Amino acid sequence: MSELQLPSELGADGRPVRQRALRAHNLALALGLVADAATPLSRADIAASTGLTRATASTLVETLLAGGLLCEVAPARPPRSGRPATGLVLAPDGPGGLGLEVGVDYVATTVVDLAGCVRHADVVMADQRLLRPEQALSRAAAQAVAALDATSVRVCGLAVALPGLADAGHGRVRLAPNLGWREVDALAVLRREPRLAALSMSLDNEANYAALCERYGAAGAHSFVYVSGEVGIGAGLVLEGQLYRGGRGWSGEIGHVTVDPAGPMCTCGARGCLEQYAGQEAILRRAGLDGGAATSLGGEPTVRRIVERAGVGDPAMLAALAEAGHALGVVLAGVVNVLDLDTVVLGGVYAPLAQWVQPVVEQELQARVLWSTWAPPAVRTASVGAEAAVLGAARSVVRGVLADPSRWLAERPPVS
Amino acid sequence: MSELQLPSELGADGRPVRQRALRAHNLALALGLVADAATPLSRADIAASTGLTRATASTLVETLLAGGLLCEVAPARPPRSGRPATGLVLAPDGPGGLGLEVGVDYVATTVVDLAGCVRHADVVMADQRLLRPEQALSRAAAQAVAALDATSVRVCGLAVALPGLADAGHGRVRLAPNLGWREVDALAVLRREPRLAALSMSLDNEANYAALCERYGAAGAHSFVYVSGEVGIGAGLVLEGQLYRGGRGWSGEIGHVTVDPAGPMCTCGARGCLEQYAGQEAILRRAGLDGGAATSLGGEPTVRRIVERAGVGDPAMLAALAEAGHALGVVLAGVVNVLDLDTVVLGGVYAPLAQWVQPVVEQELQARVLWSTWAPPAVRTASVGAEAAVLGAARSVVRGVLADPSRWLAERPPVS
DNA sequence: GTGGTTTGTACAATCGTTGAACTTATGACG
DNA sequence: CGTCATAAGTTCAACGATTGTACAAACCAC
Repeated sequence: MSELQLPSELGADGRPVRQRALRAHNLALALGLVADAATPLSRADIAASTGLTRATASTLVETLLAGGLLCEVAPARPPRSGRPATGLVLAPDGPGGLGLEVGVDYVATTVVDLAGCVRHADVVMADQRLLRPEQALSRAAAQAVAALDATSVRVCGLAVALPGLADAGHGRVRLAPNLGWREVDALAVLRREPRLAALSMSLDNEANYAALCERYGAAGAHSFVYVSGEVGIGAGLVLEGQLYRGGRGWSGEIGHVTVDPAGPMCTCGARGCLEQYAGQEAILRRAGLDGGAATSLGGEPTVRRIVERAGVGDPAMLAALAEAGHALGVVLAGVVNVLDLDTVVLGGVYAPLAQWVQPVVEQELQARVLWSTWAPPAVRTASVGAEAAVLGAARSVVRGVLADPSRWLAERPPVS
Repeated sequence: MSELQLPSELGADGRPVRQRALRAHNLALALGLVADAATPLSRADIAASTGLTRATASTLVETLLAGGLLCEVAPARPPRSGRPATGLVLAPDGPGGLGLEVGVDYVATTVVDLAGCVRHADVVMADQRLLRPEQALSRAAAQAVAALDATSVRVCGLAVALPGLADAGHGRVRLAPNLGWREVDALAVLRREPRLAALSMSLDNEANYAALCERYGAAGAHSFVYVSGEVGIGAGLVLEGQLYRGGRGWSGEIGHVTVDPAGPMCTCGARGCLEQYAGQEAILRRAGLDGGAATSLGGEPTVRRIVERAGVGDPAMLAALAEAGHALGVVLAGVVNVLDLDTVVLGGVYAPLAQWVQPVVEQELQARVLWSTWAPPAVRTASVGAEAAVLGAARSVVRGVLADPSRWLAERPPVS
């Protein structure tokens, strides 16, 4: 079964379906099978898996080969008898993706090839809050160009991850409190860099890309919530295998879900938000330490401070972590009850803190999820660390090509 | 734009698309346009709206006419010049749907025709908790057969709404605490009635069908949560125009979302669940009255008692309602923050209580939804009353036919 | 070698949509 | 009252995509 989302043209209501769309769908289907397979597939494998005829599978593969998305390799299975198969894998020199993450105190880039393998990655530490949005973005653009030059991958698109509410459709940042941004047309600034202007661009919340990264990795989880604690707390929702962005792309704002309506005041103006219990700075504060500037990638001073204190058994820190886990558990139980999720993934800073946080979260889910007695939700630690968002962003670009190869083939001439 | 969900075969990952699916999609597209139009459409209108050629629109309409789903009527627009159009509407004698709702103290049936118009409806009051599940279901089956006999509508399917966790795929009720049911194979019992056995059957949570009912009515709302307070509190989620059931069909259990982790004990074993603040019996209890057996359709004694007390300005009752609204608002703000919803619909018992509850809910959303200052979520009262679930169930049957007419046409010979 | 087996390709047939006629039915106008 | 303009609906050859069948290719086993 393909884990890919197929061309939207087919499922889209209100639009007619022409034969072209039919081909687009089946191209994506064949390509997706190859992408998700662990070993090279043959044309016959594709035909068998999809139910298409070998003849059709052949013509589809022909198109994908000509378009430079697939290439032939040695077959996977040692041939028992009969004509040996020709192996098909994603083209290593096929279109790649560039991920760019603007964090609170770092800018990260990652380049992946069509198979999703990292071909370049770097992180530049610098507090973005000290810069005006346009300054920050033009420096980020320069870093992105450097990433393009650092690999031989022909990058076809750029995906930008940010800690804030992103208007994915228009490429604008509506509100990024931790960056101090408000109504920033991020993609427009990036497009000023000519090397980037040619790329297709998208923009989304950091937690959404991190959730996608988790999604691409684990084939099992179908519906889950990925909790991304960085400076704020966000979440990415994957429902039935697909990222759910919400009507305006603002889904997953669990940082401001209420834990206790009479709890402490939050920066957002409400009382008892999750961030006031389980945010990095809140944990420090509750453990009796001052917050300071929280950072999350590279040096990770804040998390390291927490881990150090917890590691030596500081009772105040252990209590703060238990409180954080309790609050997280209460909120996540609500999310699970509302969305019928089977899995919760702890990412961001909660991954290194999982040792202390996860058991409390599990206990709270056990107590509060309605079906926990006969179908308990699983709690997992994220499989990718702090670089999940950039990596997910980069991979989302190539997933876009894989999900609708015909669109990509139409733009690029078959000569390649 | 069609508001219908198109055949799943097309959007389904992992399956190839044949030309048959293409036709299925376009049939649904054409039929959906006619279904959603306020006035009769012509073949040319369909062609213009969809982008298909008039030739194709004609053949599609031909098939739908032959299948008895459409019929020709006088055209809508007074012809200015040129050959007048032939009007097309949904066939009044086309396949209809039967909705069956087993409530805590009533059983309701509704028959709708292809256009969704109610052609028969009745409610029998009787406390289902006093019956064994099989007794209750076989009486319900008899009532359903009576509904079939009461109209000339040729019913093609049955949808059953229940207050509990339903396993929609297998037609089983996993848990219905308010009915006292556990692991009941409801559809199997209903199928014992020969008149019903021929029908296609589906089963779902009462709140989900009520949400669908709201969805069918209001064309505007794209993503919303429908709060269905009956004896328990459930919710139906409509995301991007489609009901979201969750992986196992258990979504929307907001009754057991935490309002205050240190709040009163709930029957589910956890503390501070929404039901302990905003459930009918909780409201009575908090207003200093005893709970008693709550009922919700027909006589509506519990709600009526609440409305009476509130109407005369009983301070204890007003305080209890404010508390209920507060708790609802806290939970709904969380749902809105997590799912990026633009609308909250108050249904079930909250519709008659909206006068007291809605302002508090709005206030709480204003305070707690992250983007409330620039994109405040709307709070609406449900447009349909207590019968929303049965009606939604009945309509879901015909919506199924409209969404995939080719499947229905394949089953029924074109002679009709 | 020869037979068996599986892979990949070739070709006519089928199905659904397209585009461009063409026919049909009406109102406007003289 | 007849002619023209206009729009609706139908017919038909063509195109594009898939299917099924047949066939060539490539390899193993004996």
